[in-house]
Amino acid sequence: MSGPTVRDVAEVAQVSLATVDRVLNNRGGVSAKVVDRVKAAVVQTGYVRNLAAANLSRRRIYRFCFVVPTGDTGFVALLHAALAQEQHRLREEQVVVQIVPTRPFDVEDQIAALRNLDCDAVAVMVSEAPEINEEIASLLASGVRVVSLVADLPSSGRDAYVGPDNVMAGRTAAEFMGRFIKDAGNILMIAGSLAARDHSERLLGFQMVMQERFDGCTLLPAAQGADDAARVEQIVLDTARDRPIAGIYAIGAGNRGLVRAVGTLVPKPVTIVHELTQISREALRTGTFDLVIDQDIRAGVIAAVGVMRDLTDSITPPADAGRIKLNIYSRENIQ
Amino acid sequence: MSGPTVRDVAEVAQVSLATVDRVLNNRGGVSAKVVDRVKAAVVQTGYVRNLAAANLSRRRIYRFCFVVPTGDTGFVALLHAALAQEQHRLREEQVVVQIVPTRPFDVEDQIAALRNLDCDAVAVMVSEAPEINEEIASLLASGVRVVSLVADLPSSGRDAYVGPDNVMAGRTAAEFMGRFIKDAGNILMIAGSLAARDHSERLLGFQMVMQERFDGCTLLPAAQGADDAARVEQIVLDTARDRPIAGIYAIGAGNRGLVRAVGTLVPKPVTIVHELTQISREALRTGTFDLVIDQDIRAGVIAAVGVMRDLTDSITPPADAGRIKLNIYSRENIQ
DNA sequence: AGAAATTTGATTGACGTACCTCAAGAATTC
DNA sequence: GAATTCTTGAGGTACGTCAATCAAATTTCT
Repeated sequence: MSGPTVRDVAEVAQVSLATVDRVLNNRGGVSAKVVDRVKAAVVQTGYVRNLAAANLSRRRIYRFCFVVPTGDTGFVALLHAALAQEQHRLREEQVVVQIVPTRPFDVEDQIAALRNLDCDAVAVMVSEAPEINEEIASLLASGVRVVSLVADLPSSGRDAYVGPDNVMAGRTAAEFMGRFIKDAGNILMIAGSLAARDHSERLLGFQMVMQERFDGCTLLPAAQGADDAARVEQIVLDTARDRPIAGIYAIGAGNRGLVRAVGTLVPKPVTIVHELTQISREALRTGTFDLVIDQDIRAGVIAAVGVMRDLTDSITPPADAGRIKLNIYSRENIQ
Repeated sequence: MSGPTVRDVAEVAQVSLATVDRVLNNRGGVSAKVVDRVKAAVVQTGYVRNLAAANLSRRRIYRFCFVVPTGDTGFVALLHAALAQEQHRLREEQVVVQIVPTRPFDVEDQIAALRNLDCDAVAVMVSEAPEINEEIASLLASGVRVVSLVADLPSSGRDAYVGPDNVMAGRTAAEFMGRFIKDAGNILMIAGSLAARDHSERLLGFQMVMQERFDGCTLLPAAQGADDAARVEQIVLDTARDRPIAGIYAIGAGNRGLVRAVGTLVPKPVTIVHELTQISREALRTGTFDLVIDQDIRAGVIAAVGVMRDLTDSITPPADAGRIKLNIYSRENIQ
């Protein structure tokens, strides 16, 4: 049924339960010879500590924070929804999660948020900046485990990254863009901000594949829409005034404006966007958008919590634990 | 310092621990009035069961079976892998799973498998036939809960279905088929067997969308490849001898033969298949296949086990518990 | 009213681990 | 060889829930 217990280890090692306990939780006061014997017995029996029982016994509660931007991007709303959906299950597993919202692109605010944390681990979706890196370093130094969420912060020393492979996301968008476009044509790429690492990585991947495999298409210089609907709309309309647009790749948010602009264009460009929201779902249904590349936020939350728990328990998370799958939605498979 | 316990609930509800236990684990034998009082107390105290403690103390062991067809290449191998991956977690939750392989499309064998079961609930992936329905009815009568897996058996009286929306799968395949094909042309559809409900549903969805939205394409009569590589290969070659093929939709297994056959065709038809396996993954990479529609088997296993446990505990599973998402893979987003 | 059935209470022993105390044995020091 | 450490054993309680008893109280039926 359930595997070997400390009792089995004690029996094999020919020592008492108390000694096994002293070794396993290295409380000291055990001779080297006996330590070795116990460790050998652990290997021999295949004993793995029952974390649930251990946590039950020591009355442990995991306290995790999510530091994420607020805003009209819809992300925090979806994140909140995902957390709400998982909340009961998480509490059953003794995990208490708190969301700390920050003003988007406001480094000062993000730093303030990071400074006031009181938890075992934190998942952060913040800008890439030296001050942020410093703040994360001091969090790490104080024993708080840090996970970067959706947008990675490789130079911050964070313990792990949880999110999609954004280069792959861009490459995937390019593949479908290339195949959906019957003839060659101009491709408009709209990012939110190239300072956002997830956006720049998607752009990179998109450009790579377009150039490698679909060189009939012309890539216009990447525009920056600041995740703002009005600006995105303006960018599309301005661009379309000068030349025909065969395809649009919207890397960030502001899809409401995109819907408005694309609706006026004839012929309708192939339009590929990110994140399945109310707006993009509806646009898929009406045919305004052709493809939505979505990161499953619920899966992301679950993965982030899992990784944070592993880190808190000083367990190395599985290599692929932080990778979130990309879901591709078209008109026919909206869920 | 962990939250309220059953003790707190009992105190607030003014009942004994035993009664709280009876209500929480709906063992019956409690008057409606007291049930309400206990439930109100749960809400008032904010009590959430401690899963670790629950699993630790639970002597009940859930015994579940998976009755699924064998097959050297695809589904069962992946199912085994998924179960192996989940095994540890499942064991912690007192779930023991056994796989019962059957010969594909062999109703007699499937019936024999169903007859020899000894478990609390079973997930079946079997043909749709009156004899099967009878066998399932007698399982249900003997108290074994039955879940249909991947291929539904609506007329069998099964307790629940766990699997993808296969009509949607077919519709999705059609959408990408229509968009990938530059010019009109002949479309070859190869099912394993039209007696398998998942196959016939996919075919239905595919035909619907092709006729609705891509009427430039000509649908050839659906072929049946019995999920056998050699036969699938032969079907493709025979068909290609008489007329050019613009697209192939492979609904079932036998992709090894499909790879061989498609490799010989010039120009290469747009090829869309199901299930991300070693073979289809490699074919995607080399460009032999254009799209793979995959059902996440691991998610399916988790969902099936969850539903079976709910059913075993006489709990009505959530409405969407059995729906498995469809993942779309192209050359650029193979994981 | 009395018998039968139903509902509730009180209690107990797991489950696997953590953590504590007390005492006895072994090894070291002077 | 006595005093001092160090090492180990034995045993217990606690964590929160499940599951099972048996007895007592209450309701329902006849």
